[in-house]
Amino acid sequence: MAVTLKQIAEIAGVSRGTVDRALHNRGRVSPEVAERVRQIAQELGYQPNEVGQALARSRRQIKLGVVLQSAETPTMKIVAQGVRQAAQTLEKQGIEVLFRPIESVDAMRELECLDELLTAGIHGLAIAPADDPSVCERLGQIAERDIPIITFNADLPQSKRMCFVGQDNDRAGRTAAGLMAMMVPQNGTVAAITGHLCNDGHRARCGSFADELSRIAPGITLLPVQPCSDRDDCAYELTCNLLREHPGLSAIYVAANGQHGVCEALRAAELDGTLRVIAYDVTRQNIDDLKQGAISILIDQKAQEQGYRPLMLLRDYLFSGTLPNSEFYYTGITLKTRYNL
Amino acid sequence: MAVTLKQIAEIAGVSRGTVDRALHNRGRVSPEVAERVRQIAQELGYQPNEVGQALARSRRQIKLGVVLQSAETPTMKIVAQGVRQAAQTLEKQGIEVLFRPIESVDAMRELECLDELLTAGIHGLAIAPADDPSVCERLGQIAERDIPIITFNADLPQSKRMCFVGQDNDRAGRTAAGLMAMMVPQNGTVAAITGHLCNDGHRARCGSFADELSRIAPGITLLPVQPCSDRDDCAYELTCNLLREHPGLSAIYVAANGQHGVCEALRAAELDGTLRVIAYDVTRQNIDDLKQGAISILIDQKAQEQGYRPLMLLRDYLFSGTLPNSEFYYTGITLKTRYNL
DNA sequence: TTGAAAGCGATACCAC
DNA sequence: GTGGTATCGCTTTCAA
Repeated sequence: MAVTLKQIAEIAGVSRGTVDRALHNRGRVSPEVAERVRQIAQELGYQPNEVGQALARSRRQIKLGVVLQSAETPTMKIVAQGVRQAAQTLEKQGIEVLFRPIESVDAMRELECLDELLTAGIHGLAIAPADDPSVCERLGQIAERDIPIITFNADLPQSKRMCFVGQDNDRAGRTAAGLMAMMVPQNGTVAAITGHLCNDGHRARCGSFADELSRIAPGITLLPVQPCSDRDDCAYELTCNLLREHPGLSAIYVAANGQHGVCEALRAAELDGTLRVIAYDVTRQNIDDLKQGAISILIDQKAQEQGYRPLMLLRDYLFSGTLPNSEFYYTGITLKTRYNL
Repeated sequence: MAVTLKQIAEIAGVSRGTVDRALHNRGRVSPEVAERVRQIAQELGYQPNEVGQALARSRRQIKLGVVLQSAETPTMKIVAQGVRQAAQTLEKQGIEVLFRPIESVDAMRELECLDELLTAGIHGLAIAPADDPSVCERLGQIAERDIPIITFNADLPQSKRMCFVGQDNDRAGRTAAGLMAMMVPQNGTVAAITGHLCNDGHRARCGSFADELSRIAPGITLLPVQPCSDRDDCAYELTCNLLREHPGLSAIYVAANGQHGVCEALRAAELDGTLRVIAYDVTRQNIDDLKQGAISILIDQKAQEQGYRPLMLLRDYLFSGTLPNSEFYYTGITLKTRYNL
């Protein structure tokens, strides 16, 4: 069995409480004793037993708040599942999770929720925020109060958050470009449809895609990126126009929502399965379109983990003072075809 | 806070010990009391606190054995990492893991290890076994002794093991075929190189690949599968011959080891990056070849999880009597390009 | 500055 | 059949 606090205490000739305080720098230990205890712990290779820790801490009632915007969208529903799963795990560890899903993008509503959570006395906050200065500012104020904040799914770099959990959109875009280059003839033509030109994430996915594609496959023609406002009907129109104006089109890159509109347009033209489509996120609808062959490859952002991880990171920070390794905690980029869903 | 044993005990007017026995069917409880306790637990939605359980169980000193063949190969080294990671986690829960890595495929040595572990008094066994009747038979005997066995990485369906943890080779092969069909022109030619024609896993990966490819892309010509004995030098020769005899070759599917030999042959012919190569497993060497562009896509079998999961399943079975959901626990099929490693 | 002791939730052993 | 109690490893009062 591994080394325990008790053993160290016996060897050092002090009590377990003292060892605990010494090893965790809780103060109220004379420097000499602290040093000796640390020395012994070091030699014995003491590793705190996480199970014991968790059990003991389960008395200390701590609360975490979660705010999630656009909760009605397919991807965010998956993110929310991750939040709930984390909440369940944490509840067993004596941590209460206050979850506030918000419909659509609504900065006002977010501010309200933040106030509620603060009043409820949360010790940490995870938020998938709207890109709005008022939210950013409020988060700054909360951080000043020594309440750790983690943004997820969407970032707010200016907000003094501890870290961001989400996809590396730049890499995701490059990954898409790499796949395109493998699937499309060296002199082919590719179209790109995005959600909003002003959305940071969407821009990153398109910019890096274009950049990488021109670098590794200069022979391929990339048509100008067109925004569809994340709407299927708009994406449908855009796709119809593309097919008309570029009969030799080889593939379409869909950087945000609107995928299904693209698929429908391809079906109408009986080109589904012939034209390659790369899109994002493993949602119900996308799975269907993937299975039916309209989408070739999905790039997944591990939405569930985006909901799960922030809460775990907050716990680790509040319990052990462990900071995330980096300011950016990127969830992996996974590729799905109809065969490996 | 969640419901605890103590609360149930108070409501039922019995002791915690009794509640514990009733809920876990440990016997020594009158049927009426047991029923009443279960009723209350049900109503309150009692969920045992896993942390508490883990701590309490950490006294019961239980031992798990792990045998791993071909431990010197790159993939198995990763599997071994998973084993060690699991061992570390389990040690904190009071479970001792006896790990026996074995070089190459050696049924005799495996039998020896099994005897050692049995003598040491293991309560459960995880094994990546040689496909050998003597091993299979011995496992049968061990299973008779009520020691649960889980095979991983390679299966031995006849051995009375509780379940198998590993890749679904059939699906993996079809996944490869799906990717091939996207990357190769509809009238292209594809070669397939495997390890051993008699190896179950290799056969499955090739058979399903051929099957699926002919189904979804009947225009593609698949050359006869050639075995390279998992050797790079042999794969090199085979590839050189292929390139000579089939100048129009579009892609090579490498179902087992020998990938690097293929890559070297392509480099020699200055065709790396032009011909598509689909291969298996994220190993050091494969990562290099992927980054350099010789390999287009790697199909990964989550080797680490294959080492990790069996031990966790054994723990769950021994502690809670939880059986794996299915006889087959397939680790996911993940796709890696140079962009999403 | 230190130690003793009371938990956290579940389990297991030993009396009765 | 049952209840009482010690215990797992750690944290956290509360006294001293």
